Parts: sequence; C-alpha cells; structure tokens
Amino acid sequence: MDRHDIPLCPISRTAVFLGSKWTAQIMREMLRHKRRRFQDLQDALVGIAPNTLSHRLKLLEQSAILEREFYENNPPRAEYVLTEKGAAMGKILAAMHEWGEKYE
Amino acid sequence: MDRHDIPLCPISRTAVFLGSKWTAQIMREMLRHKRRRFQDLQDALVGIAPNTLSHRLKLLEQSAILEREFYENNPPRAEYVLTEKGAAMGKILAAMHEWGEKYE
DNA sequence: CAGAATCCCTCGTGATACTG
DNA sequence: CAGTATCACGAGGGATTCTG
Repeated sequence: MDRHDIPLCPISRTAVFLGSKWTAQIMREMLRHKRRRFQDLQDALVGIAPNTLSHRLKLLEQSAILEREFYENNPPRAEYVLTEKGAAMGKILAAMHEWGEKYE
Repeated sequence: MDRHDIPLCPISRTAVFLGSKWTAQIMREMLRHKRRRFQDLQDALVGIAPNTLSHRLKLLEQSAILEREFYENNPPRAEYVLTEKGAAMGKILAAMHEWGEKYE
C-alpha cells in the first residue's frame, strides 16, 4: 500500500475541497444570493469553462452543500440552492476574506 | 490569451493555497507548536514525502507565513517559525474545524 | 439555457536515491 | 539531519463542439 491510500484528516479534506480552483468563488456567489442559475454563475465566474462549472456543481451537490432544482421548460431552467450545510461555510469564507484583507 | 492568465480573486487564492493537499496539516502543526523542525513535521504528517514537504515549506516561507532558521551544525538543524501573518490563519483553520465537526 | 462529450495539457504529488 | 535530484503518474482544469 502506498501513500495514496492514507485518508486525509477532516480539516484537510475541507481545505482541499474548498481549494479546488473555482469552488470558493462559487460559494461566495451562492452565499450572496442563496439561489442561482447555471448561467448566473457562469457570468459571475469570469473565465470558467461550462464543463468545469458543471463538474464542481455536481460535487457541491454530492456534498449536500447545494441542491439542484431542474425545470424542464423550453428553454430549460436550473437553479442551485444553498443548504444549511452550505450556508454554514460562510464563516470559513469570511475568515479567509478577513485574512486576505489584512495580509495580502 | 486564455483563461489561465486571469488572476484569481484574493479569497480564491487563499483557498487554493490552503487547499494544497498538505498545507492545512502543516499549518495545524505550526499553529500548535509555533516552532518546528523539518523532522518534526515529517513525523507529524504521516505519509508526506520529503520533497513535497520541502516544497510546501518553501512556498509558506515565500508567503511570509513561516520563517526559516537554519543552523549549520553537524548535524544541521532547521527550524520553521510561525509569523504573525501565519498565526492569523488560525481563524481560518478554526472555522474549518468547526464546520467539519458539525457537518462531516 | 443547461449542460454532455472529447481531447489535451499542466501541475502537484509520489517513489526513490543521493548529499553535505 | 535536512534537504536535493530525477522520473513518473493521475487528476483537475481548459478549449472546443454538440444537443434536447
């Protein structure tokens, strides 16, 4: 067995998850608005590729940080809603913001 | 110009930096002890390769989160010391810990 | 509009061996 | 002890195209 099999501690898993390039910005946007459409997020996150956004949203949904609501109209509509677990991440983002303000 | 050139916002840079696999654990160790030797860290971070630890420490030093003190004895001794900027990251780690406790 | 499919490429990490 | 030197690999991200 090699080192890939050793699981990270909870705090590191949180850090690694949030540290995936776009995740913090997605969360900032969701914390501000509570509910956002795919297109809104893509507009807000200047430079993100749609497949990347889609992938991160899926992971956020799997972690129960967001919930996806899909309406099969024409055109279709998808909305992502912040859960309580997701909203609780606000403190982490706030701490990062405060630190960044002071030291960067 | 492609999307690689677009700089991340400060909060995302912080997240990405901390999200590098071992960085949160290094910081947890440094926040606990304020001052640690290379070997101490390698022992505490079970599974880390020395080149990886060395690399992360260099980046932490470049960001002025740690300072390196090197003594050319035989055997040599290196100590890494938490700066004020580094100590201020404690709030971020604490927020992650609190969130992890409650939701994971 | 909200993605899925594909291909490509970089970067962080890891294994291992070596040095002053 | 405290690293450096290589080599290699896999995952995440990006560019682009396509669809219901």
